[in-house]
Amino acid sequence: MDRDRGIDKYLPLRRVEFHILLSLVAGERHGYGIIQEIEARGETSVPDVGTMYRALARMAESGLIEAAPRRPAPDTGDERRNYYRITALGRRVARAEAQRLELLTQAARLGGLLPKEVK
Amino acid sequence: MDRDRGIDKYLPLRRVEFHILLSLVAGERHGYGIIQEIEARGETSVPDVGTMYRALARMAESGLIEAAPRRPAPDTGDERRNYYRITALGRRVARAEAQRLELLTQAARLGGLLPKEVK
DNA sequence: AACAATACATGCGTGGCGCATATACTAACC
DNA sequence: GGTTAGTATATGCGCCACGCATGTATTGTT
Repeated sequence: MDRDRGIDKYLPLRRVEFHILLSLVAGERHGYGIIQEIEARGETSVPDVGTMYRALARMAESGLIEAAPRRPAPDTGDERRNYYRITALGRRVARAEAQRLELLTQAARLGGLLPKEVK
Repeated sequence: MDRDRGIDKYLPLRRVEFHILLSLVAGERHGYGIIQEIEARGETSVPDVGTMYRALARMAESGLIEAAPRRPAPDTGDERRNYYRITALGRRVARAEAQRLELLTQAARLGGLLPKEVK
């Protein structure tokens, strides 16, 4: 497809990178908050803080995310926080990666690793 | 759960490792054949041969897979091929990883990265 | 006979990641 | 008000997974 030009070089995403994009599609977040969100989601292995902050810097550099002006909600917030938001490019990449994961999941289901859809 | 004891240290799996287990649940395979299967599945980024053979050695060492006696089908086959099969441990780990991926996929769907289930 | 595809192996360099540590602000508790 | 735990970011260190390149040898095709 034409609109997907260039996203291939970002795929497959690092695990922490997909976690980050997945958090940011719901709104602006700061690094520490993303980690807490991953924990809350029930992930077995949560990325290290070092991994997180370096990934944020890396992704801002490459254009998947961008620094947001402080304070997404003016009421609460620690002045130390660095907020990020997802870019249009980041959203396209995240979508492509999500499709990849869905294909993998379907393959796992066909292989009997997951129960057949019973819903 | 009690039966899942010990599998956490294998999670999350490397990408190539999940690909390998996913291929082996369908039957015995050899390294080069697994790569071809991944290509055929339509994966955008296929693991390098170096990554593949090293991963196979590593996983056989750690007990996720095991070397199979040559020739799963006695008729065809290149004498050079090294066949592997998945172990009971490998199957448990693959199942856990598949569940992890499914959760991620669901989260992506909730975030609007994937279309709502319309089937 | 020549060449492409198959099949496995390994040295090399890069980079992602966990671990540890440093710094500093916020909140809670007695 | 002083100690302690939680919040928040940053960075050096070392390991090792991975892609890349190369080597070797067999099988299949033209």
